[in-house]
Amino acid sequence: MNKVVSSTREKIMTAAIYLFNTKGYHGTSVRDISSRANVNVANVSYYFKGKQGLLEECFTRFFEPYLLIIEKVIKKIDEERADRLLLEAIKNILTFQSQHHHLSRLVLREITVDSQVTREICSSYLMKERYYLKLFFEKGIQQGVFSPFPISFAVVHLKSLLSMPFINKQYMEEVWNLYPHDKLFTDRYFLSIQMWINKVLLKSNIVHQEPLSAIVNQ
Amino acid sequence: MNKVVSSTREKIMTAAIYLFNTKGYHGTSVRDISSRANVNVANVSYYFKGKQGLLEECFTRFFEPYLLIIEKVIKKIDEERADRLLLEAIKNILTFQSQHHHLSRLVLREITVDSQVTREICSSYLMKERYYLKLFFEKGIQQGVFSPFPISFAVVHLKSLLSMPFINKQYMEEVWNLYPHDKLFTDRYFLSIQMWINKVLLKSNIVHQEPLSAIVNQ
Amino acid sequence: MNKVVSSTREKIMTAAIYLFNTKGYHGTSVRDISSRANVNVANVSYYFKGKQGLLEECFTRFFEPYLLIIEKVIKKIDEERADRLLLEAIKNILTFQSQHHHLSRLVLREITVDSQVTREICSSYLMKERYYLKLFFEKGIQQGVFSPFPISFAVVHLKSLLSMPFINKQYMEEVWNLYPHDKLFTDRYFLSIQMWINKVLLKSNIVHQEPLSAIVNQ
Amino acid sequence: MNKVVSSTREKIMTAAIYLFNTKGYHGTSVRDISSRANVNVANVSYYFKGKQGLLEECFTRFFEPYLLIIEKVIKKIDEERADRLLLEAIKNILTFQSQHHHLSRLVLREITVDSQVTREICSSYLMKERYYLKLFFEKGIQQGVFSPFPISFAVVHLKSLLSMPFINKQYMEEVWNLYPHDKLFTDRYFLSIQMWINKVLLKSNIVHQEPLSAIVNQ
DNA sequence: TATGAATGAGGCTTCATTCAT
DNA sequence: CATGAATGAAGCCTCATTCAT
Repeated sequence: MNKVVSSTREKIMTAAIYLFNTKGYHGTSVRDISSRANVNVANVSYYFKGKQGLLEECFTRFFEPYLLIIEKVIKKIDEERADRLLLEAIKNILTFQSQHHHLSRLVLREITVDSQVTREICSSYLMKERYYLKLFFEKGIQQGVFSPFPISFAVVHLKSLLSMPFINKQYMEEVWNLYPHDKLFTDRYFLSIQMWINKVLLKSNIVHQEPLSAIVNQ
Repeated sequence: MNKVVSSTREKIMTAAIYLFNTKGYHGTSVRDISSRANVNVANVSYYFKGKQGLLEECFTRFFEPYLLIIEKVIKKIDEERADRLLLEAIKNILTFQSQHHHLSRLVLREITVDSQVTREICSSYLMKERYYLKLFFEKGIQQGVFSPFPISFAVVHLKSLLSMPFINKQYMEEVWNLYPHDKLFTDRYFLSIQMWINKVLLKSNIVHQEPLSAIVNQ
Repeated sequence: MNKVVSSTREKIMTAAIYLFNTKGYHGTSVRDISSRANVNVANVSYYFKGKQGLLEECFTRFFEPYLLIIEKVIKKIDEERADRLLLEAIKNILTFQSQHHHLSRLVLREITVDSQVTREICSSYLMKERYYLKLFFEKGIQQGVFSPFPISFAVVHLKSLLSMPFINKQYMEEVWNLYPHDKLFTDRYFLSIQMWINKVLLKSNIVHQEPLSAIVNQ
Repeated sequence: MNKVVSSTREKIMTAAIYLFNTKGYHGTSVRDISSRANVNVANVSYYFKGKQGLLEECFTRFFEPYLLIIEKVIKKIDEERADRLLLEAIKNILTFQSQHHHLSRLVLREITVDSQVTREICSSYLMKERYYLKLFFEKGIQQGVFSPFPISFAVVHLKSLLSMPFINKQYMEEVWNLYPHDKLFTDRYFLSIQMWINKVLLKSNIVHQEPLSAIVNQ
């Protein structure tokens, strides 16, 4: 087992993800991280070449699997109906973000600031995402599954829904008692998104898969 | 005129809003602010009792007018149809946020971190907002205008849509060439939200006010 | 008097010159300096924009007066005999270096390392010096005062003599009991240089001004 | 062959000499050295008992052969004319320093700082050197070869000439396009020193061995 | 009301070294 | 012999704030 070998590195990463998520990147000090990880401060620079390296790895750890989910679905675009694939991707993204809600919150928040790091690392990921999603909706429209909604607005709308509960986790919990890290929540939230897809995105002649009532019984 | 009197204070505030919006609260130093405002550093403490005071005023400057918009609409809830009032509120919020996009971005981002300040100041605003919105949707359901969608999910969905373009301004501009600070954008974006309301929130026997085509001509 | 105003800055500079001279630039820490100057550490960055700023000011404080001495002499080159002017310059340089022996030692040592700072700041000074000295010896040869010694070697030889006792102050004191900061030493050392000039540089038909015996009585 | 056995040790030494020469002792880190030597960091402590051990070995590697050159000449003092022996020593020192210009520059610079290490290690070497050189000049004066120049000043002058081009290698190259590591330079530089000896040190009735013209053809 | 000097705390990073492997 | 992990100390610098003016 290399568990022991990599443990320090991983302990730092875990602490960093938690603290960046909680207090923000700039609001977290390297000492905070190292002391939470029960590890010497110098190890942060040793393993990650500095605090910024930690953030960069956070981005990677989020976007790499995130894009993989989308890519997996894109590959099947010529074989299956776009709306079904879209729902599959959404389900997987919600599950991923729910299981890595600390990571998700921190990344979704940090990509929001105008820093060189953010721009350099994230822009390539986001451009890739844009490419995939655009392709995806175009295929769906070609297939006659989606109504000709402007793609940019559809994507923006979709991304709003996917990120909001996670970036605003504190709000969700304290104001609405909804727990984004809980499977119960994501299941119901999935249905809520599905309804938006059915009612707004899908052409009216496409069968609506799930009845409204499914998420009503709060 | 108190223009001269208050000018230093206002110059600081403007600089702070811009920099918090751009680099985040913790990523901005008091010296950044004072030098951007062409003002002595000590004035920040003098006028705002420290850096934190600046952030607190930012929250106030955002939430005070924001809640006013909602309150104004709430007062008319017994006289007018809920969906029309909702659209009115959305329109006004979008306009407000568009006109104060720096302030909006910074507030929407900072309420995302778990700090004592944020919690103490914002939670009361957000609880108020929750109260109003809940009341609002309940009335709408009573009126038979809204279908019995779970209110929490409706609010979350609505808030996603209202905040996403502003908190992710950089993404909107660089990836989709959409400019949230531009009236052209908010007008089209308003229609996009309206469609969601019509198709998802409204009972099906309620007349859809705007045809899909309105926002299609991208 | 602005003595009080500038005292902190000057106290730092004095401490820095002493310590750089003693332990070398890299061997001296900012805390060493600030504590020797009885001043808060942060003031170093406040007044000099960092440790490197201190070194840069050291270079300036050395080279500015040093070149002034040479320039003053150069201006008289068309009116007076080159050898007399050369002796005047040497006398003044020795006096200056003797009175600022800490500064001189540190500068003469630090220009010896290959750092970007050193190169950028000093090279312009040294090129100026080269220009003046070359001009100077050319004129002297034209005047028929200097024999046609290769100028580069003459300059190198001269600079050796001018800098050696100061950069090797410790050696001078401990090995030879010669005290470069003492006027008695520089006076005798001046005669020693003069002899080299008379015997080696001057054409043999030029009268030797000082007899050998002058520096013999050690 | 012990080539493999000692290769790590030697690789470290070579890297250290180069880096100390370039960036100074304190300006060089152990990691700089180990990475330039393509060797693990811990080996530095293993082979040299720490960074300081490296410097100490540098001093040894310089002074040991340096003093040997002088000793070799001293042994012949009763058999041959002092001026000829002096020239022999100078020639050999220049050659040695030219062939080990990295080592020479670093040592000549580091003996310039007031550190305990420097003092302890170098002072004995320098005292030995003083002893030899003093003896040497005394014999020369006895022999009636040298004029009664004060010995301390003669030694200082000589040492200036011997060290200056090497400690100021960068200056020599960039300002005067003279290359102290090149045999062409040392040959000409030797003549330049010889002229100083002939004209200044030697009694006038001693024959001047080399005419001025020898180094004129730059 | 406005300023520049000054400060102590804390920021991140690098250092030389040690140690188990 | 050689290695990579790990460490505590120290490096330099920036921070938000205060204070006398």
